[in-house]
Amino acid sequence: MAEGESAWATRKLGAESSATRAALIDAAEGLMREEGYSAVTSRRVAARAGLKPQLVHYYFRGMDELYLAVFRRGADENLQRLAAALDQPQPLRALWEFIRDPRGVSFNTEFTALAQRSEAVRAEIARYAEHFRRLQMETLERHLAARGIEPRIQPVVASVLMVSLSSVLASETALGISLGHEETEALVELCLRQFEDTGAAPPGLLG
Amino acid sequence: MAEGESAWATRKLGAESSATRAALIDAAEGLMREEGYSAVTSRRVAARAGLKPQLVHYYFRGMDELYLAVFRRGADENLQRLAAALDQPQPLRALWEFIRDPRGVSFNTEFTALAQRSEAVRAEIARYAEHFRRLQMETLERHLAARGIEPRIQPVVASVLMVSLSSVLASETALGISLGHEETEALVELCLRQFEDTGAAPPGLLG
DNA sequence: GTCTATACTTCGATAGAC
DNA sequence: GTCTATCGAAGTATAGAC
Repeated sequence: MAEGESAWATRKLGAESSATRAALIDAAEGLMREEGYSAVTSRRVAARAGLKPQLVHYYFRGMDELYLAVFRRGADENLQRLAAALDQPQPLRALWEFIRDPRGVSFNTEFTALAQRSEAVRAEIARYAEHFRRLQMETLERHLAARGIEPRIQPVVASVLMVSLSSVLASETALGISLGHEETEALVELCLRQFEDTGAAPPGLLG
Repeated sequence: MAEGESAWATRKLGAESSATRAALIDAAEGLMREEGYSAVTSRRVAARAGLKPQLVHYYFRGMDELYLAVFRRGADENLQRLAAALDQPQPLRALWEFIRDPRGVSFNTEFTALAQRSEAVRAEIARYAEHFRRLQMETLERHLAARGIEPRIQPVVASVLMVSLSSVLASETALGISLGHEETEALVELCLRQFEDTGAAPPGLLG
């Protein structure tokens, strides 16, 4: 990634290393978290950063490029934090604690919605998501193989399940919905404990 | 619901039964599905319906009221269709088939994102979501009780699990992500079949 | 390399004509 | 009860000054 942008546009852009540029990304990310992607307009981003609106178009070719910058920075950081978290004695529990973070979930939610408007954002999300899932899957596979455990469900399915649950629990909580959450978290806790002991899972889910 | 709007605003509004009003809701819903909520502006809604932009403000006090109208109509319809689907010999499978529908998922995704901007929308989503979950939960409970089956996991947890999975699978598919989907759907299929036989579930998930 | 002056498009909303 | 004329604010984007 980070392909050069020197070619196609005859228009000049500000330096990638500029502090002003970083301030704009900060402001955009904050607005997106607090009010959703539609609040990320050139005027509001600039106002939050204490800058003039035109600067957004000096540092970014258009709003899409700003969205992408916010996404890449956040996703890269997430990827690093996840890798660190997974590098621990209990990777499945570490994964659960990590993806439970509501900040990460709301980040994903906003960009998923934004993907409906921007093909570039959609493609970038897909790239990162595959990367995330593959990292989780391979970590779990290594963990199981090192202990000679034959898992009852595939690691990639465990990853999909945990991500699904955390994402829905977090976004429902943000909406003020809580019916069934306590019971679901209790079950996850049970599964995690079982996994830590045997690599398997408790009686039954989904029925 | 459907409380009278005759009171607080000194401003007159168009009749709730008007065909023009319905056309505006249709247009808004279509735009929301195809391009996301931020494409639902008074001008674009009107253009899609072949009407003048000002009509939006004649039939709705503001954009929020239009969003709510779209949501209520869609959610009511979903609720009826769900109730019909659940009224079948295999309620869990019927539920899965129902919530797998990508149209319903994208509907939810857009309004969840919109809830970040509109407290009224947020509250309405919460109301309906609790209703949906309660309906699923009670249906499953009745189904199990009628057969004298003691489920290994609570019906409300089954509901949370299925909704979580379907929602993430559908939105990932829309984004172009498929890693792990096939395996996950196979597991769900296995669980459903097991449930249909015994009311229980297969070996293990999440490990 | 950094930022400003400015153009022009689209937004939501109201007052008032039929 | 239904719709139109019109306004001020906010949106993106570019050309050019420092």
